[in-house]
Amino acid sequence: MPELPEVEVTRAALAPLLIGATITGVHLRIAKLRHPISSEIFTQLPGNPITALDRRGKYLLLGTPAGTALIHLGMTGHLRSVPAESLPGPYDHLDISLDNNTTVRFNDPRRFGLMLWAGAKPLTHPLLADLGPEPLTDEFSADYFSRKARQRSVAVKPFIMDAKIVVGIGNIYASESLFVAGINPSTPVGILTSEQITQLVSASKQILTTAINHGGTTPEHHVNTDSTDYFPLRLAVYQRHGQPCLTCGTPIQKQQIGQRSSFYCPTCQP
DNA sequence: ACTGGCTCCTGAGGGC
DNA sequence: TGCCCTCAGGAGCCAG
Repeated sequence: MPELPEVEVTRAALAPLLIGATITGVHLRIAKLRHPISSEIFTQLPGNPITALDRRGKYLLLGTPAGTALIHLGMTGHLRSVPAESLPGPYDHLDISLDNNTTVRFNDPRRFGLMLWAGAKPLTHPLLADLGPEPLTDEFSADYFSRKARQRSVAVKPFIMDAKIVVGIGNIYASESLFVAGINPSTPVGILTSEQITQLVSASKQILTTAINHGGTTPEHHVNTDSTDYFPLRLAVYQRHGQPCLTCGTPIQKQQIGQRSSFYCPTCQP
């Protein structure tokens, strides 16, 4: 499940292949994602060079002189470069062909992703306009967090997963950050102390940075250890319910908070 | 302005 | 062995 680190790793891997190449065609197999794929993707992109591949939150922004395409990978989406002659498989919904013998292939079994046209000013698109700061910038600070959390009664976990507060923190990293900060995920965000807020902001940045540096983290990466220098971020609580806490040995608990499974140590996160 | 609930989709995994 | 049921999850959207 791509969270911000996975999206950033995808962006960094594809940017050198894409930027400077010219789009020769867009080939669609399935148009019905979370939203229908915008028609401009087919009418505007072909013939244009790719000038940028940026990221805002978990959105990828494919920039061309004609405008920008927004790509979201949802939960099961992948964006890969494949040789032009590579045949599509199941769930390969869309191909973007380039003039450098490369095809960018969008694959998404559960179709929670999206691909939309955002024109010349993508950051004013409704899906991007109200997004909170990037978590790894100074704008996401304890001071900012405190101002946003004041008077709020919502649990801290859904709060930090709210993209209008801060982008890019999904279910995995929310649970992990709260564990590192020693905060119970159901704590009303408005009653956190300034010290807890400082620790949580710091923990989020640390976890995301570590995940990006190690190429992203999903639970399935735990079995993918064929490289000796590959050090997957060890998940402390996510999907470890019933197993002992790595710090104190107390069984990790699982609880639904805001329609999402949350994992925490009742001893370390009172 | 907030908050909580619903929804899309399909693979995985548990239970019988 | 195999079928069926439930669950998971990003985030927009809606209702209270």
